[in-house]
Amino acid sequence: MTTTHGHVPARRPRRTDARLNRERLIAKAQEVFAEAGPEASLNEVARRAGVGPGTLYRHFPNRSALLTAVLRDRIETLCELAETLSSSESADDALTQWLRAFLVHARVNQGLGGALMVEEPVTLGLDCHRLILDAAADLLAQAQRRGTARADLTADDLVQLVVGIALSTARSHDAEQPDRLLTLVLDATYGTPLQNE
Amino acid sequence: MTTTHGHVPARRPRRTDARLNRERLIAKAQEVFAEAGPEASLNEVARRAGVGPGTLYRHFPNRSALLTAVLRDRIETLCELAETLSSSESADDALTQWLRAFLVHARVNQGLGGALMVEEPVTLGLDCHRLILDAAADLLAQAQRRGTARADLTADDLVQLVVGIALSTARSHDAEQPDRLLTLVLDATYGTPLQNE
DNA sequence: TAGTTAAGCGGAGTACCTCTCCGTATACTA
DNA sequence: TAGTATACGGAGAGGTACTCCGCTTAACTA
Repeated sequence: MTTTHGHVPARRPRRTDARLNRERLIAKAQEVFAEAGPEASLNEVARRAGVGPGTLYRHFPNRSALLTAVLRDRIETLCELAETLSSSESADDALTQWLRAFLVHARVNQGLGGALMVEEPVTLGLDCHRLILDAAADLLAQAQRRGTARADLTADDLVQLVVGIALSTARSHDAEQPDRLLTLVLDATYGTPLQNE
Repeated sequence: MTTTHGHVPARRPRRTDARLNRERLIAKAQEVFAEAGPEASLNEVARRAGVGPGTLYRHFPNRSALLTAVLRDRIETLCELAETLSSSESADDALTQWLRAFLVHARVNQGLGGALMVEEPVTLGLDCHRLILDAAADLLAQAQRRGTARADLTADDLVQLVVGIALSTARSHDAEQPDRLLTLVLDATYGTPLQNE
């Protein structure tokens, strides 16, 4: 088959102009999403990156793919944070800290992260959704074994609740509200039915 | 000054065809929103109602107005429910029951109600948003005075949290999840650190 | 009942969107 | 340097929101 030496495909490396365009697209997408929210015009992204719409859609077949790319770094950071925290002293604190970080992430760019968590499972369900859920599950399990988190409580529910906070406060004027709401959720996470203390 | 007798405007009553069209539009809008969610095409609504887009937009100047009209009955019912409940035995139960009813409302038609609560304050902020908030404030205040609801806790926060549940679970496959999440929030609303029981 | 009038209607029109297709240009390889 | 796979750009199809304005018609009036 053409230029392949072994029987492993070993495709040509990506052309540098393609790589550059891809990077520019992601950078401009971040800008545009920050200004106009997750429903922003993809044409506008292409325009600002100085490429045609066709180029944008070849690199990112749909909106979700672009959103994912924009958030990729942040998601990886979040997963690393989960790993770091998972070996910390207090399992409860680890979960708490991570959920706070996740809320910040989900609220970035007018709820872009939150929007992605809701849309993606429908569109192209996996990847970041799975990564986030696994990280949460790990920390929650620890907080249930070694900490004081309620046993009835799934990672999915917890994440969904935080995503909800991100979405409903995406356009809120009260900058403190997201944190207050998360604190409330955390109060429910620990405590209620356990009467030790 | 044409046909006015007194100096109060006293405009002609609305033409019956206009009234009928309005009703048909609302009915069809409910249908369409149920099928396609709150982002559904308004052109489609007009088409199904058998009117031109111009007619739709004269009756409802923007999407929000149409959403509000569709949910109007439900909102009024919700406010009446709040009034009824507010004179019930247990203030805690009253709040709980009302929040459950509100969650159902907010989830109707793929999160239409929830979407409205987030969009509306930006677009045309008042009316149903205000009504809901007042109802919630009343019940919460009672639950704080006569019941066991935490004193630090505003109606706005509580409502926002429930709206968040509605939004994030709008496309969830798990039909029980919304209720589970609300239960969690209620656990935080009453009691956490109270060790009676 | 016929005439007058303004309320209301419809749909063409503008400007935007998403996403596809394909002829052209170009970076890499040999 | 030549050949080629890769990537580009933008026209175009089909959708959306929303506006404008000439025509229709319900409702009042005499």
